[in-house]
Amino acid sequence: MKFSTRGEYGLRAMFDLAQRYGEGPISLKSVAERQDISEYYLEQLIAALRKAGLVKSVRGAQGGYTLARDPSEIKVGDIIRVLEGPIAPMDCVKEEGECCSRAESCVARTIWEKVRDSVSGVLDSITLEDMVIEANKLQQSNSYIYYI
Amino acid sequence: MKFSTRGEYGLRAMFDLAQRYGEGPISLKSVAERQDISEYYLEQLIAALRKAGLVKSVRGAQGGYTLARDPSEIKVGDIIRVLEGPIAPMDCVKEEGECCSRAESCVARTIWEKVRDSVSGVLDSITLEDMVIEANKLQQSNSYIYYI
DNA sequence: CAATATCCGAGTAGATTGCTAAGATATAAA
DNA sequence: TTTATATCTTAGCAATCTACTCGGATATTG
Repeated sequence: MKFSTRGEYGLRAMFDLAQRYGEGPISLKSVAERQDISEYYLEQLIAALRKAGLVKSVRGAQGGYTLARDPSEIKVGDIIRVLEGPIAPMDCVKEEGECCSRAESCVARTIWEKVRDSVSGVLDSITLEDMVIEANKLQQSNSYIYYI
Repeated sequence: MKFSTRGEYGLRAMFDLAQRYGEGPISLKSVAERQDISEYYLEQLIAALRKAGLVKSVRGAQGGYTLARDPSEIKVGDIIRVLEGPIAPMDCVKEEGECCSRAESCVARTIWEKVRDSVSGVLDSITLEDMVIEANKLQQSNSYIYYI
């Protein structure tokens, strides 16, 4: 029951772009360095995010990536679904549809549905803006601790 | 973000034992047949469940497995943790402990913690007894539909 | 002793994960 | 126009995991 590094790295990269939203295109190289992720690997992840319409790219020198929408309009769930596939602890309860044969009479299925909905609920209740605000709070309280 | 067949099959097998709780030892072969699972594979899963103290075994002819406790005292989460490992969408938020270096200042981490807690909450709120009751209800309502 | 089960360890094909690498294409700055 | 900087695209690959399969040892009943 784990997410892979795709979700982890992808979310960190999107968070990085959110922190710099409005500053023009951010190069993937700089994101990769700050977040300590392989640039080559991150290329694949950002390609998926671009195709899904979550980021825009600018090619060429001084190019890079920007969020396609305001950070308040990108949910963590949007990012995870692109990089990890549909949120579902079992194939039989994929959000899109698709059922197994036992379907109706399967008690286990109702459990997986509850798990799915609770995970979706969490991930769709948090936006990139929320994360940026949270990070700023954390940094403030850290400075407070260290400098008084 | 998926459970493997270990969790799926294991839960179905435990549910099968719960439905027959009090009838003496149930052979793995019969469980495997009813639940349409490879017996050899199920052997590995039940071995883990036995070592974790969730089922008891009786060796020899007429032997088999029984739940180690009343179905009302076995949570779905207990089973899943044995077969799938600690409930955690990322390694850094394993229920036991263990952190990454960024720990405190990691905003993503708080998200994974929320996901973990919500999944744990769902799985620990459902017992095998609940599943058996639910299954009986389902069967009743199905007969009602078909035979009136 | 024979039949029936659990126990235990090893092996294995196929898929997935987490990269790495090479080269094509586009753009800004010199 | 050239050069440097980036994105874009595809392919490959070692290590690990998944979902079994198999062989045989051990224990119990009749």
